[in-house]
Amino acid sequence: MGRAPCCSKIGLHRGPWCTREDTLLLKYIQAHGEGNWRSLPKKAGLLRCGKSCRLRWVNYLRPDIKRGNITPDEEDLIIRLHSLLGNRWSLIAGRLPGRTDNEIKNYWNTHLSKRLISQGFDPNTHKPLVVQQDKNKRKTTTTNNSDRTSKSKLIVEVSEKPKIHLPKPIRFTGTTSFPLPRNDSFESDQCNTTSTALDKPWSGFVDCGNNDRGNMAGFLDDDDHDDFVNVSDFECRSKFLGSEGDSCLEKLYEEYLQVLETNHDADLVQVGSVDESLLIW
DNA sequence: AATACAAGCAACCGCGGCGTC
DNA sequence: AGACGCCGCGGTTGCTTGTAT
Repeated sequence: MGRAPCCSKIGLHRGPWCTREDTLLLKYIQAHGEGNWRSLPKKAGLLRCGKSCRLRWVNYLRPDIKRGNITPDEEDLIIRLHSLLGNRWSLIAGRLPGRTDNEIKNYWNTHLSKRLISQGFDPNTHKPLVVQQDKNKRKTTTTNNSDRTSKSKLIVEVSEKPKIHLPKPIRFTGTTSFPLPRNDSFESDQCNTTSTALDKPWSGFVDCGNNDRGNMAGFLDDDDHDDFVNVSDFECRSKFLGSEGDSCLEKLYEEYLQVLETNHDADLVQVGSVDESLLIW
């Protein structure tokens, strides 16, 4: 299947967006809605490729984007979701209202993965790192940033694991009710987590305390979901990726939504006011 | 104050999935 | 069935800002 370039790149602007470009894009989308990214730049009077416009909108201009630091509760949720979903940032972002996949990905790479490593956990598997004595079997890894600069001081040892070829991740389509559309905003960052995932990052969704907390991170505590207890990452992912896993996770997510519903009203007031104060236009 | 280094983040790139013809 | 076009995703890059020397 051939893949045409997204657009002719001759004469198109690249790099950082200026205020004027932002305004043009914003006004066009406000008037016509998003979509048709290929033709949008021309119609909006922008010398950008459609991809660039989409990215700018999704990651910066969208009105429902929550600005400001990632809260500890959001961190907690990101870690737990990552333990379950892996690097599927868009799926993770779909569960953090107002946060973009890019933001979460960056935050993970710059903060959370390093923190997990410093606490002795493999950020990929969320399991404790194993220090092996045999140097021949040892593999040193660095963080992404460090790889780029080769100046890392964060060198860790990870256990050599047999390669497991996971089934390809499933991209959810509109026919699946599980994922929230990006624009779905249930306006809740108010989970009152009492123990962070960093305490036991390998535990994924399992060791979340009791449901009485009524927090987001604990929404998988239900006994129905013991499938995820003490299973390897591979098993966990396989369950998720398989048809059985889909329905299971869908069920879990419904419970999650119910939890959010309980805090919905209060959240709307608080988050709404914050968002309003942070709007730049 | 100047320079070097590190960290953070916005943006780009290429790939793959899906819909249409 | 295959070609094509569009869209969205994850990985990566490189610029900007902050901090240390």
